[in-house]
Amino acid sequence: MLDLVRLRVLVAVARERSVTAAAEKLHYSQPSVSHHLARLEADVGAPLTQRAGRGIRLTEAGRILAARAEEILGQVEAAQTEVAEHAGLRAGRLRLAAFPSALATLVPRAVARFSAAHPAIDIALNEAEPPVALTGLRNGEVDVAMIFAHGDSPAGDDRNTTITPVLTEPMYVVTPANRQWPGERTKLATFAHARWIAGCERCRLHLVAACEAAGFTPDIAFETDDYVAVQALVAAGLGVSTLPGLALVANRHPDVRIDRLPDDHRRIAVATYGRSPAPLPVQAFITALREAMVTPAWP
Amino acid sequence: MLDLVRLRVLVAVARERSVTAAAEKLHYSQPSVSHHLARLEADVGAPLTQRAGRGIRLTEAGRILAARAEEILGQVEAAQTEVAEHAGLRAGRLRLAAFPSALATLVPRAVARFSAAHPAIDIALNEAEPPVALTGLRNGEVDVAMIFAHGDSPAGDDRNTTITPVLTEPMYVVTPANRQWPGERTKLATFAHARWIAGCERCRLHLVAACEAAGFTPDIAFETDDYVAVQALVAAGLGVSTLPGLALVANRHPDVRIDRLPDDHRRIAVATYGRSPAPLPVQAFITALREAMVTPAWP
DNA sequence: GGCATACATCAAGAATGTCTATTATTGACC
DNA sequence: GGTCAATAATAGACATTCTTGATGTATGCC
Repeated sequence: MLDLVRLRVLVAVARERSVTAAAEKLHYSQPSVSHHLARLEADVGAPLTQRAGRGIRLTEAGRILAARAEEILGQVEAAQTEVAEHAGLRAGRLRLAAFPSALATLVPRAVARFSAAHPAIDIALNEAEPPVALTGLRNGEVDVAMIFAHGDSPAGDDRNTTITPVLTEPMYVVTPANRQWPGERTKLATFAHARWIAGCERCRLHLVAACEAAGFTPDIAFETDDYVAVQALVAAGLGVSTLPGLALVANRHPDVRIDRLPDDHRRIAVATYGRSPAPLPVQAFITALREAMVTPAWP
Repeated sequence: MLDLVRLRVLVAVARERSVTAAAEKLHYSQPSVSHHLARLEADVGAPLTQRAGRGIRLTEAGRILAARAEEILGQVEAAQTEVAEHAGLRAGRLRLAAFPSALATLVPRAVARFSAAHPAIDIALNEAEPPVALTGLRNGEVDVAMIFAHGDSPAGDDRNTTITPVLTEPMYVVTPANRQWPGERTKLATFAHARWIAGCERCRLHLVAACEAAGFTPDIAFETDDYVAVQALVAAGLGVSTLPGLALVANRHPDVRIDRLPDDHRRIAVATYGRSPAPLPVQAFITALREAMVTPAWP
């Protein structure tokens, strides 16, 4: 295997037409350059230099190799620059998977902020519920996953991922605007006899658990992971539901009433692959996300 | 400066998606591969790999660099092949400078022989008298110089050149076919009172010296380094001359008579740059030359 | 929870690289 | 023709780096 140092030495000798001058240029000693040339000749199996009086000059083979070496060294340089630019946030891409309500609220703000700061980095966005997002993260299809967990359950499964909490948002009970309920609207038990509209599977599981804790089993009439549809169903008087703050920030149906549930919350986090440190673009994006989250302006 | 070995390791790891598998493929130990990866990351200043469960995978920067590395390694391979082919007589060029009578006789035969054996090597031919040919050799404009020397004088000046004798050819006195001379035709003294036609400068110097040795100073009426012209002048009765065997092999005017001068001869040699060993194409060409010289068929 | 797998880390010996000092050649100048 | 200056090659010492076996750590599977 050839050695880039030796190729660089050869190029320098070819340019300077002198071992001593090449050595000075490369900040080597003259014998080092001689030695490298000798090794290079042994490596390629052909004489590359000839003594010329008290100087030196290249053989035809030497000239050929020097020309190629120049190209190769240029390519190495370019590759190094490319990687450095990538690592230095001046190039690259970032693939984000986020759950719907975040994708509609936090993510656009974060992406706008991030793109302004690092315009050379391409961003790909994917809508995915947390389990799917985490799988994508593990498969290398995604660089950053925005995930959530209800209540105090763990956000991620922690296998090869680093979970960074970024926000805890309130939960609301969503009811038809004109409907009256006996009892406190901040307690789930008030809605024990209503029909329920559930969200995604994990949301439904959490809803059921929360209702059980409040002393009843919810009568789930509809399921949909579309928070816009949930509100439309509620507005149509087909049932009641719970929604997290972000879903309501993203979309607020005029004919529903919301009341905060002080005993419940949803925790939002970003997951990245592997133990820290994450790649620079990922770190920068997380920073942008946190900055975008400082003003969610809960309804 | 990046290291080709490390780039090769990176490529292997990228392909195998495993340090251990890459190590086996490269006939390294697993720790060596780990070490190389670590050094490479330090060199480029960016993380290139991530642990993935009990395996490993590349970061975006790693994938970028691996892709570039593959190209670079291919180019290195190509450069090596190119040089090897050149050294191995399957490519390259050979620039020959030869004096006129050789260029008209020996060189075509040698070139034909050489080209048949090594068709991929380009040959450039230049007509040059020995001093010019040697200068070209020293300046790197010529790879092989065919030179000659009269009598026993040295063929080359031996500065940075290797002189390989290849042939000693007879000298002839050239006279008008119908002219009678008192005395032996194999002695220069017989032509002491004739007018003389001299060749190139060195030939003229040698002619004068030879004549002086024979007891007279030649009356030089014409000078030309064209041996065809020399014979034409002699045939026209304008004088007499001496010519070496090769000139007469190349061209024989019907109206001149030639007689061998047993006391004189011309030595032909090839000069190559530097001390041995010469590049392979040069060595092969010299071999072809010697083979072409075995049958000059002196007149 | 134990086992097998895979990568990282450590330490020691081997290989390689670099330097200083020296030698060998060559060209130039007197 | 002899001496001097310049240039590259060689030799030996020292430092660095590479390679490897042994060990440690984390992960996935049963």
